[in-house]
Amino acid sequence: MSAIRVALAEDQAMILGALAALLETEADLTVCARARNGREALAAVASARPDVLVTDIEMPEMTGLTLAAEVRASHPDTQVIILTTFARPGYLRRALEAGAKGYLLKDRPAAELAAAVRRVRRGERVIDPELAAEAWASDPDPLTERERQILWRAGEGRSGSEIAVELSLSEGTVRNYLSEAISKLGAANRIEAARIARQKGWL
Amino acid sequence: MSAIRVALAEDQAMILGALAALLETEADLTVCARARNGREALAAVASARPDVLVTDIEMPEMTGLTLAAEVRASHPDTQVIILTTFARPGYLRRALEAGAKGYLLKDRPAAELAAAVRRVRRGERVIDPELAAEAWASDPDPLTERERQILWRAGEGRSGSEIAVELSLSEGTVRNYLSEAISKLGAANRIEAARIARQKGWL
DNA sequence: GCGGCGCCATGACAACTGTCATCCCGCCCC
DNA sequence: GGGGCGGGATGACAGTTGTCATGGCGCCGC
Repeated sequence: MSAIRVALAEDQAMILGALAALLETEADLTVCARARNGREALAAVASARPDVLVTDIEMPEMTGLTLAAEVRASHPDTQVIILTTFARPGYLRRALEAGAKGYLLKDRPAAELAAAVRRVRRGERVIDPELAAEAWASDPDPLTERERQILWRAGEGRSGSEIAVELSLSEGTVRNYLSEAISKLGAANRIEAARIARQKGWL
Repeated sequence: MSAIRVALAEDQAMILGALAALLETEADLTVCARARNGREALAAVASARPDVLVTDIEMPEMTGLTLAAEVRASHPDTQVIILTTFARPGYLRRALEAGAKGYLLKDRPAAELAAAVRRVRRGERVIDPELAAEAWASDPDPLTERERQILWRAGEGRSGSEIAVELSLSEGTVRNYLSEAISKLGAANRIEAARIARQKGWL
């Protein structure tokens, strides 16, 4: 029986090395490639042809979500597992749409990573159980595109008038959208609204 | 020659396990305790008496910075290494003030962790070289403790009056502190001020 | 073809926020 | 013992923000 070949993509070098060490402790797994950003990872997948790619989401050059879509398109034999800090239903949905077979949180016990690799290799899907439940129960993104644009800028500290200029709107309109977003999110003000939206993965 | 005993504190279980696997690959190191928050870590240090404690900063219950100070006070034989994502001069300064002997970024190659543990064990200091240079050049934290408390709450989206009640101050006083903080940070409003302070590691 | 929805706008009002001047207290340091 | 500094406060003023009512435009679906 030959070992399962795993590629790893993670932007923090020390975490990358540590995850590799973790996987190498399993006799039936071997880390055949490592990458520190999405572009590197795509190249690594092309040359090393791993059975499974384990990737972070937030990376320079190319996010793990885009990477997952690219890998599915050009190397369908490589299964993708997203490994991330973020328990955001929005991310999970986008990951599944991008063809990822696994979505695991860095919060979970270390043993689950190897287990997930084996299961995905067998063709199963592995979704973090808590997150899967939450994603089903959780409300979909209530924000319109405009509201998102404006709320994001407000969350960065820009004032109503600055946002108005930036988006070629009137100040009043900006206030209207913010007011709408605040009430949709049940927040008390723009700052809290931005915080909530960020946390839910809607920004 | 007996192995160097290391305790690990990190809130993300998978990273905790991975770092442990990484350290265990070194023949002269052994992980004698693991903790997922500051309080657990303090208890673990008390019972396991490690030579070195490697800890994250942002953890529930007690931050790594507070933890470092507590360990120095109650277990001076245990050396502390801060291992974090954040290249913030403010964090570094506070870490050193808290008695940490090492400050390492998760960005660095995995091999540096074991090297740092050995050096700290020998009584040396290990500071991330890039960060050390930057810290020297960078401006010191201009915020007073009150300003920090208030700005932090404002950054969470709380209103002036809520903050006033929470800290038993008058609304006007809260506004005064915020105004001071905003001008010290060269921001246009409380939101931007909070963003800047966070980014610099002053919050 | 009408209703609903996203998008954009105006105007008005109340509430919140940012600034400034000016004050009191206590502490530490020279 | 006077000055500086952090903490705390008041009052006044202008500017920003949040809410509401109301209207117009275009697109989609029934």
